[in-house]
Amino acid sequence: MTDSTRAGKRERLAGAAVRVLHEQGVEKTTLADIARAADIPVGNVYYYFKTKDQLVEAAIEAHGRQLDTMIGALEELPAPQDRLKALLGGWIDQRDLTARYGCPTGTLASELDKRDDGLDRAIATVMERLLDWAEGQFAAMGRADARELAVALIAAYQGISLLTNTFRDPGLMAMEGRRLERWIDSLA
Amino acid sequence: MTDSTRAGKRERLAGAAVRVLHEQGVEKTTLADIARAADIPVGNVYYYFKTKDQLVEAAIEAHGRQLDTMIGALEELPAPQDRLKALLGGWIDQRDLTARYGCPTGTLASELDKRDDGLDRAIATVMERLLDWAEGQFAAMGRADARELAVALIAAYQGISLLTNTFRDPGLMAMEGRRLERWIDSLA
Amino acid sequence: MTDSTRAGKRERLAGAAVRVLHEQGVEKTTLADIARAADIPVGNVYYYFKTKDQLVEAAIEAHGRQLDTMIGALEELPAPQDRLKALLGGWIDQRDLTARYGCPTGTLASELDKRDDGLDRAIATVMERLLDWAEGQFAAMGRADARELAVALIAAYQGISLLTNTFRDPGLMAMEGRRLERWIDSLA
Amino acid sequence: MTDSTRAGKRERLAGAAVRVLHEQGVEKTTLADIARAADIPVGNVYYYFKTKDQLVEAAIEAHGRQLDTMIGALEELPAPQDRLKALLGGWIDQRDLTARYGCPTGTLASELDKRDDGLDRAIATVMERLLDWAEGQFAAMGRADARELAVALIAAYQGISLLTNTFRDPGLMAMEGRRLERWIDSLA
DNA sequence: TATGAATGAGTATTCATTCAT
DNA sequence: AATGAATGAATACTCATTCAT
Repeated sequence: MTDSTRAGKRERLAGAAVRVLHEQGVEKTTLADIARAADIPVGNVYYYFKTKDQLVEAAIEAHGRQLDTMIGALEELPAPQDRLKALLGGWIDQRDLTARYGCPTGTLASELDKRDDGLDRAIATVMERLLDWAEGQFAAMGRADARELAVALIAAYQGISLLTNTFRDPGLMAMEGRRLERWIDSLA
Repeated sequence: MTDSTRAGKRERLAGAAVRVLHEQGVEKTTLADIARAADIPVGNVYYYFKTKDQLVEAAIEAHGRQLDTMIGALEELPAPQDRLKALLGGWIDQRDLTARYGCPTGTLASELDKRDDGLDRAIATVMERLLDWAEGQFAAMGRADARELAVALIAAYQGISLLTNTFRDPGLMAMEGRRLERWIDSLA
Repeated sequence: MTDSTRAGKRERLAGAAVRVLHEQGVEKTTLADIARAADIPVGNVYYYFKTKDQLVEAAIEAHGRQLDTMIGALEELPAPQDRLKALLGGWIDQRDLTARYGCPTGTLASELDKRDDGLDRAIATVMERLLDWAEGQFAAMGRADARELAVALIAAYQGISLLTNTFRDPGLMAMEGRRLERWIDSLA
Repeated sequence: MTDSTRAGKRERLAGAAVRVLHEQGVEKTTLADIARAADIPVGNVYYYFKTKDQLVEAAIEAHGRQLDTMIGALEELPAPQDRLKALLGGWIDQRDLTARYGCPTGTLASELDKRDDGLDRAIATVMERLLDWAEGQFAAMGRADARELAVALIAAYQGISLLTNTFRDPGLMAMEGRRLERWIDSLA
């Protein structure tokens, strides 16, 4: 059954938006771009989202849910340091995509912070959830400085994503990823 | 006294562009915005830059020169680890600006990578110079893994700039900055 | 109890249209506005009216019938000058609504005359009926210039409605209404 | 010399807007309509007016100035009742235009009152000036009820304009105009 | 060179009307 | 008939770029 139900189309639009916004950025992406990617007539988009901003917001939420799912899957692993390293592994696996378009969360955050609407807050909560989860892992490892470590880890990931993207070199992500793995091992 | 010579106007435009592009981002900034900031009539801009892209490129170069100057000033310090920590200190001092607008190099790199013109390469060379300089310092410290450490340092800075900006919290930069200082000390 | 028969829904739509068109004007009113006011799904409207124009036409007719009813009620009064003064009284009673939205007949006439469809003729017939009735009263008062007087009376009402609406001042209608009462008395 | 100066074009636009808005109404008139009437490319309109509303406002002001000029010319006449009758004469002379499009002031007032922006206030001040002037004339005739008479006169004009337009019958304006002349004479 | 003005391609958004179920 | 959804033709507005003087 194709996604032709109402809910299905909303999701299809949000999903297409996640993809296209990651690839092109918010400002360079037109509603028509997203509509085309979702194979939906432009006029129809407005049946689901009153404004472009609302669609972007939905995309942010959809992206946040993807991230939550990914994080949730890591909970299967028993040891917190293994969970963190699995996260790193995921990032490394995505290095080609990152080299092309950067980290979706980071590029969105960077771009949306230039705006005065509430979208910058929406992406901030996604980033926050990632940070909180990492903090939880470091805390489970018995670290009193869990928050600081979480900030360091996520910052390192965001930074290396930016460099990987800037130099279009997936190797950077691989190299820094391995370094971070060793760093995590050293903390246990 | 404002400079009204040809070269002077070009520089004034590029300088104004550096500032405005940092604050508003490339896509949200109009030529009129930059012209106004430089106090130059819009129509006149085209005698100095054939296209908006060329002006952005000049802004990137001007920003690169500012960075080179800053780095050059660090060479006064005798010990490489002191130079690196002075760099960190400068970043920490800028934390309020970073909380508002992010790192100028990073936000430009992030935004320009979404484009297919050559501007992404221009900003990459600026980032490269920063990376090379940091690598030089670590090498002077006798580290064989100087490149890897340089990547880690610059990534950490870019990442914490992004988080500082996303959460509009200068404290994040201060906290991570201190952590990086300790890290550098540990490498000596 | 709302009527869900075919004729009932048609009337409900036309009635809602009368109200909403009076408040918002024809051009600013969307089909969705009217459908919402009538509590009928938009898509369903087209089973009762092929086009928006037809719905507006039905609204004009419904408004005409309301006016006929109002006029019919005045026939109870034995003396024609009393009937005319009762009409005036009704207008004065409505002055708050008029201050907000103007005379429904007049505002419709004004707006529809800008259009080339037949709707301007539809509202003209409503106005005509009012004029004819007034003429009849003046004739019953024995006036040979009954048509002229009728035109003067209705014009005065339309004009004072416009001023009352323009200045949002119900007092204007009250003042002019009393003046017109004295005028009618002077004609007997 | 053609009106190719900056001020000239602004005026040309406002003037064209007065005409087109009178003929088509505000809502039915597109910016392109006005631009075409002024023989100016659409994009260029925005060099002179930031929004359609601002252009409409300029049109209202331009119309107000036309009215002021017309009224000013009446001041040549020594007797106030002659001034009022000259005003009536002017209205009667315009009866064909009125039959087609109504009174420009009245139709604008009627339409703009349906909106919540400030334009309804702008047209109200124009109407107010007309009212004040008429009041002044009746006062000069020694009438204590000058305001009431002014309201009655302007209302009569607005109302007969509406009827003239609704029935597309210039004869109505002529008939009522003559009646109003006699009425003015009766007040002296 | 300098400058205000002109141009036109593009973008978000609205809405009457139609379609599919 | 009923209804949510689909469609596409407008329309206001923006902005890089070019023109005229």
